[in-house]
Order: sequence, then structure tokens, then C-alpha cells
Amino acid sequence: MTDSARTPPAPAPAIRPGGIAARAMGARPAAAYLEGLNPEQRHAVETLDGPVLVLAGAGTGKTRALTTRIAHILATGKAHPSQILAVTFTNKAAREMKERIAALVGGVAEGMPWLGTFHSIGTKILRRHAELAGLKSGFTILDTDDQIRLLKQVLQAENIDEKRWPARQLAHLIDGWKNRAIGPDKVSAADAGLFANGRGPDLYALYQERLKILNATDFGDLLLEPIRIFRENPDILADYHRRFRYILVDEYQDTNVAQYLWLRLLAQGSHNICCVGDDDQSIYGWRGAEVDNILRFEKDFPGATVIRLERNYRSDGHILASASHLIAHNEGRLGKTLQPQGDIGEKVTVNGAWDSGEEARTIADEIESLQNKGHALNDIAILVRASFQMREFEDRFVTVGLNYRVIGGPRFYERAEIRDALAYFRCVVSPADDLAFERIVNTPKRGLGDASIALCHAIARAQKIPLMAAAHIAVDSGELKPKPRAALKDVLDHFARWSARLDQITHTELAEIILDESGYTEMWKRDRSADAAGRLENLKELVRSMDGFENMAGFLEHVSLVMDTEGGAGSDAVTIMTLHAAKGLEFDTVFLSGWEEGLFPHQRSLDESGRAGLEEERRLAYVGITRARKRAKISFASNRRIHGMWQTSIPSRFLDELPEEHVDVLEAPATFSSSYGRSRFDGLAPFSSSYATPGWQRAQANRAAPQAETFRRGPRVIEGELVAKSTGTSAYPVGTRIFHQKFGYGHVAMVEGNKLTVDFDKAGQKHILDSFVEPA
DNA sequence: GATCCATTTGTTTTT
DNA sequence: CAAATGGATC
Repeated sequence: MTDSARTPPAPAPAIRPGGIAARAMGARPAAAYLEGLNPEQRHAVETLDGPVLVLAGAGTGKTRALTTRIAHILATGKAHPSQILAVTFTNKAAREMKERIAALVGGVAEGMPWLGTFHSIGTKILRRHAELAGLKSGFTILDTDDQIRLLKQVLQAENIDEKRWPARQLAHLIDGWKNRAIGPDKVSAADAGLFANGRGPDLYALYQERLKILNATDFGDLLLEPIRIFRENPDILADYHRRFRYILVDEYQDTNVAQYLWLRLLAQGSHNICCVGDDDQSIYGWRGAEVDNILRFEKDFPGATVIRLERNYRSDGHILASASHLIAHNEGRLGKTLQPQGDIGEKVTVNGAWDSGEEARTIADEIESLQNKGHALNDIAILVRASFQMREFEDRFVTVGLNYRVIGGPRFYERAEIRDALAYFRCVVSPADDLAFERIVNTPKRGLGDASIALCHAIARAQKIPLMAAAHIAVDSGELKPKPRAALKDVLDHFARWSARLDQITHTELAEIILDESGYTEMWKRDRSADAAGRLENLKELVRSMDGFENMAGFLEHVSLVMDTEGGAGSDAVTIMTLHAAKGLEFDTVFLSGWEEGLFPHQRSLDESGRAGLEEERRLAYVGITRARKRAKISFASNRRIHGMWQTSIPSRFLDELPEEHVDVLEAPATFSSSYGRSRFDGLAPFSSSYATPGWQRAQANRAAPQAETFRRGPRVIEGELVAKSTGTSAYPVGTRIFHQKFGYGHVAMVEGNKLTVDFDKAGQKHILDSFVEPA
């Protein structure tokens, strides 16, 4: 959240909350932190009593208002740090908020125990009252992966064909229900019918039962269980009412029903709830966010003060005007008009390309020329709708030798080796963690297959004990063959030894011993595949990252709630990421690629959510444009390979929704000048192969000096792909009479690989892929 | 019980 | 086109 990056934070006064200075200031706050706020921001900061909705457009200083408000509450002595509940969605946002409050107030922020994500605060509450939810306080938190594996077991036990009814799909449904705070008994008939002939709710209930047996929760429960506890125990709720004098919510437009209910329950106490958000930036509807929450705020919280932040300090005039004009096409918005504060700046540009390769090349060229003019690569970003688009840019940047970084993709804690290692740790800390145990009993391979595991499961179920305990019995009983029996005994002995040392040595040492003695490290050392070295490195990194924690249990809790790792800014590099990932960030120059019907707006959005889907896509476009401070450069490609098939598409309807007077169209949509049709091999023509290009050589040089820009994967080696593909011969030699769906009849004028230049009788000369024509 | 091949299925992503 | 999954085979 760098919304107000350009209005420097006021110097931090060191005021001890509740101290004499603070109380004295409460009478007449002329605090320095209020300086530099515009009137609306100041209003948002100083309206402390009653419900407040701050509608903060992109780049209007939202985070600043929020953090200053907290500083103000503290400085005026209205509440202690521990009496403020401040919730965010991501750990990153929570971290930033903490830092900024600390900067404003001077170090008091560590004393804010209730500043965190919905889930971390939910966990905290649930741990205190776990027994009321049928759990023990040390419950484990399952991630999506565990959740699906658990559901698979449920489906198996119920004899449901997993082929026809995949566990993943059920997980989605249950997630959706939990997002809407719907318990197994409240699922609507329509929803129930969606899975296994109406068995959905039934399976949902069984899943919940299994969770309790495992002493585990999924992410949804972290909010739902507290809601249940609050509803069933008014005394507990009253306790929290007394505790939380002020409630603050960031990104309110992203809340789902469960989060809304949770907040509403807590806000019934003081009524001092302040929600900050922007309905125009609601882009997470597909994972349960209800824009309606923010649209309905005044009804939900009667007497609410609504404050609009509309002065945009980020983007230049043309950019802002374009974004505003575009988003105005949405219905059902609260309506804000962003007012530019700076220069009119450069017009937004729209550029059409023949295919995605050319798009990437054009953008890479533009970036190089910006770089030559002295622009830092760190100030440049490429935003795409779908992650498959990133590849084309990566390929191009490698050949050209441009430094880039990719944000997104599989995260650190989602990597197999990390999850395996964590499963070992989980087993040591909580021997009843069946899912973890099952994950690693046979990793590395120990000769324990389905048969042995099935036996353990049978014992566990019969005696209602955890898997590991059942495994002990299995070893003692004579039911296993000698080999698996010895192997299983060996593992169990290891675990017994590790558990015993839990309190004797530091958790970091223990972690190393576990990975070593289990043979897990050895397994990757023996692995000859290319990424084995990286995996070992990741394991080291994991152990290193445990250092900052009290103990193993503390570390594991952190991991289950914090799925992100600090990806250092590193060296100067262009950022490539999805539009979703870009929310909250800003760059001088933003390239918005792939504005084609079907990709953006995405076809699936339109198919599945219709009008609402289209509006969400439009908001995504709005988010994209408003990331730019100085330059927004939109592009589209007529041809793109999707699932290996070339597809032709028309420019996005969003392009037509931009205001002409603020946009420069560099390439007229729909007609493509022949200079662009010469395909992706243009730039390489003078060289015998791509290896000979200066860019390739530069890329080689760059690779030699290792750079830690491997957020997701290293720059991809393309191994002459560009030349290889050009040799395909077309089935349509020059002069062939052909027919095209859209352009009608014509004859082939030129052939390049699978690309044809065709003189159409009516439509003139066009560049077409041979797969789109047929012999006339 | 492990390995290999065929089939499937491909937005966006946090906790 | 490619990754990931699951079934069939050794």
C-alpha cells in the first residue's frame, strides 16, 4: 500500500498513549501527524465516533488515512493499542500498516496485538476458546492441499466415485459455503444438488466431523467458529465488545459474508467501526468477496458517516481521465470522481500487434528505450490478465538480456519439498497430525505402500486413535510383512527420538537433525534432476527462516497463516505480474498487455458470471490503469497461442470505453499494417540463429553473474525456439485460392511458416494463420 | 510397490 | 503446448 507515497509521512512524535502528554493533547490535538492531510483525509482521521465508511479511490492516500487514524486514536488517548482491532486481508498489508503506525507514533505499534489479517486474528480468538468449538487449543490449520486430501478420504469412505466427483470440486463448494457462512445444515437445495446427487451437505458435515477428530480447522473455520462462539456465548462476545473500542478494516470491498458477519458482531459493542475501501477495486468476487458489503454499508451500520477521498496523488491527468471514463461504464457503484492533482502528463497509448510475440518484442523495445533515457527498470511493470502471458515476456527478456522479476506463481511454502519438511515437523510437534504423517511416512521411499497405510488406517478408525498411534500397533501386531514392518518401526523410532529432543535442543537444530536422519535431504542429494539443487537450497532457507521463532510450534503457526515470503526488491528489474497481484502497487510506467476479447475481459468470467463478471473485469482494467504514475501503455495482439493452438481475437471492448481525447492510438484496431505482419522473426533476420543475436549474448553474460531474481523461476532458456518454429511449411503455396470465415475469398500472396499473407477479393491484404483458411 | 505412459485440463489467488 | 494426474504395467 503505497497510496500516499508522494506525500511524505509527517515526523513521528513520541507520545505515550494514555500518558499525560497524550491526554493533554486529547483536549486540543494540533498534532504534527495531522499536518499535510487534505480536508477529507483529516475528516476520516478525526471522525472517531460511530460507523465510518471511507471510500478511497485509487491513489488517494487510503493507507495514510487509516494509519493516521490509528495514530490519532492512540495519541488522543481514546484507546490503548490493545483496544484497537485492525484487520487486513494480507500479511503484507498488516506488516506495512504496523510499520507506518510505528513511524507515526514512535514504536508503539508492537503493542497492537489485534492488528493482523482476518485469519490470524480469527485464529487468536479461536485458540482462546477452542474447547467451545470442539477443538483443543493446539489445533492445526489445514491449507488447501491438506483439505483436498482429507476430502479424498471422506469421498473414499463414502464410496463416491472420485472420477466423477473430484475432491477438488467439493473443496471449492465447501469453501464457497464457508465464505457465505453457510453450515452443512443450511446449504440450499440448489447448492446441494451440485455435488454427487445431493450428497454435498452430507459430505460437508462428514468433513467437519473429520476436522474435529483431527483437531484441525481449515481457513474458513478460523472465522466461522468464532462467529458461532460469539453467537452462542453472549458473555464472551460482551468481553470482546469491552475490549475493542475501535475497529478498523482495510480493503472492505474484498470482505466476504463470513467476514462481514464477524465484523458486525464485534462492532455491536462500540459501533466505532471504520471501513476503508473502494468498490471500484473489488476484483476478488470469484473467491467470495461481496461488493455488496461496501455498497450496503450505510444500511448495515445506520448513522454511518461516508467520506470520499477523491484527490488522486498518484497518476497524471490523462491516465486518471482514462481510468475514470472506463469505470463509469459500470453500474451499481457508489460513484467517485478522481481528481488529478498533478500534471496532465502523457496520453495513454493503445498499440495493436499481430501476435503475442510481436507484442512482447515491442514492449521490450520500448523498455530498452526508456532505460536508455535513464528510467529505472524498477519503475516499470508489465501487467497481464493471465499468467501464461508472462512466458512470452520472459522469453523475450532473456534473448534481449533485460533484467526482470516475476511476481506470483507457486509460493515458497507451497513447494513440495517445503511441505514435506513441514509435515515432518508437524508430526514431531503434534503426533496426531494424520495428514502430515500420511504425507511423509513413505517420503523418501521406504517401501511402505498402499497396503501398509491401509492397515494403519483401519486400526486408527477401529480404535479411534491417530494414525501414528495406529502405526505403532501395526508394528506390534504380526499383520505386516517383515520388510514394511521394519521400515515402519524405523520411522516411528525416529519420531519418538525427535519428539523426545523437542525440549532439549533448539528447534533449528532439531529441524536439521530431522531432515538429515529421515533421509529426506539425502533423497534430494541423490536426485539427478535439474531442480534438485534448488530444492536443497530451499530446505536450507526454510531452516534458516526458523531462527526468528520461539519454538517449532510457533514457527508452524506462522507458516500456516503466512504463505508469503519476503521477496526482496533486489536489483533493478522490470516487474512482470498479473493485474490481481498489482493491486495496491504503483509504477511510473505500466504496460497493460493482452487487451483482447476473451482474454480480457476473460471469456470464463463472462460465461460464469455474466454482467457481474464483466463489471469485475472492468474493475480489473481500472485497477491496472490506475497503477501508472506517468505512463500507461495498453496493447493487444490479434493472434495468440492458447493451449498450443493459435487463436485470433478482436481487441477488447474496454478499448472502446476509453476516452478518445486522452488516448493515442498507435496502431488502428482491426486493420494491421503490413509492417507488423512480417511476424516474429523480423528482428532476428540478420542473424543466422538466435544464438548470434547481441541480446542472446548479453543474456549469457547476465546468467554468468548469478542474480537472485528467481521469485518463481529463473529466466527460461529458449534454445533456439525462434528458429525452430519457422521451418514449418504451409499447405497453401503462393497463389492458392483460399477461403476465410471472416474475410471471404482471396489468394495467397506470401508464405512464412504457417503464416500467410493473403490478398482478399473484398477485404484487401491480410495476414492470416493457415489454420484459419481452407482451400476455396 | 515403483515406474512409466496416457489422459486430462487447463483465469485471477489469500489465508 | 505443457503440467499434472491417474491408471496400467513391470
